[in-house]
Amino acid sequence: MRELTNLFKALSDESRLRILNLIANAGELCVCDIEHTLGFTQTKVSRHLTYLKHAGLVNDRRAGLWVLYSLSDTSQKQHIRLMKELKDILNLHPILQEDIKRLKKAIKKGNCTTVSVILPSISSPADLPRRKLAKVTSK
Amino acid sequence: MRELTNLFKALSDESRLRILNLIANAGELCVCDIEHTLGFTQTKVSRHLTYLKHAGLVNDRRAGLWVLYSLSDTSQKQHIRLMKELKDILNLHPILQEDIKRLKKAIKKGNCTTVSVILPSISSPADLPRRKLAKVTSK
DNA sequence: TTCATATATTCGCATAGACGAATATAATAA
DNA sequence: TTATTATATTCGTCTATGCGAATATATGAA
Repeated sequence: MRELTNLFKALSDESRLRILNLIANAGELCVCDIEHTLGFTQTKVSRHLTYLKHAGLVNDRRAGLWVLYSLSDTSQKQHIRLMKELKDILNLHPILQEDIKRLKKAIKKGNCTTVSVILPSISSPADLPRRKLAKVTSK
Repeated sequence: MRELTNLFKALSDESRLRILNLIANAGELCVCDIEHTLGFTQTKVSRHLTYLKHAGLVNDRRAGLWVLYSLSDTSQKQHIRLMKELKDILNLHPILQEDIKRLKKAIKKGNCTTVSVILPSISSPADLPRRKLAKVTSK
């Protein structure tokens, strides 16, 4: 019962829904990309990610300096259909659609750390506006 | 967006889930039947029902002394599939199953005001342990 | 080592919400 | 009318949670 109410609690905050939406669409994202895409403070993003992690909705893994977040399998396993419906609902929201557009633009411009530096195969790591770093091996 | 987060907020409390579950199964219930079935105080039930009403999840209608609550159509209309999945999930929870068992027992014993008095077709209005009242016409 | 960057945590504050007890309101019986 | 029953609201208290600023931690570059 706690597990279920915690799931809903995790989903009952706009900031968390927007973060979840980005992660669901990107597959995997670092904190700073979320931060810049949504215009949130670092503290805020980190705090909500911790919350989502405790609720079992996301996983994290470290890759060099970054911590990458993705949707957790367990969350999908336990309430698969509910989460699927949720995803559909999220896709309908204008705010969340705008968030995705902004994320895609940033990726195109090479402004996304996750895809340009960490997963460079996805996009060309053109001119990085942030720190230039050597390639990071997973784990 | 607010609407969606409010929906999840409404679902993020165990007491409210248990109340919703009863209503979903009974079709229509008065406050006092919920109160006795769950062993909650009157204040608590009333407060949560008000919350659920504001979140658009339930409707109320007065019938004599009683106020009868039912699932709202609008809630089902807007996020139909989500609510359907939710209903399935609720049906799996032991606590919620127990709640329904208790409700059914109370109905059988004629201890439920709502169904015994207002919806006499469902159970026989044998010996009412509470107040004896004349029939109440809807509305 | 020292510095820079990414992320997490702590602190203090403010608001939301859950609760029971008491009280108020509404409807009906007598 | 007065009494009774069902429901709603108010009150004070306690806990949860959201926030930014500041600080701590972790990792890698130089």
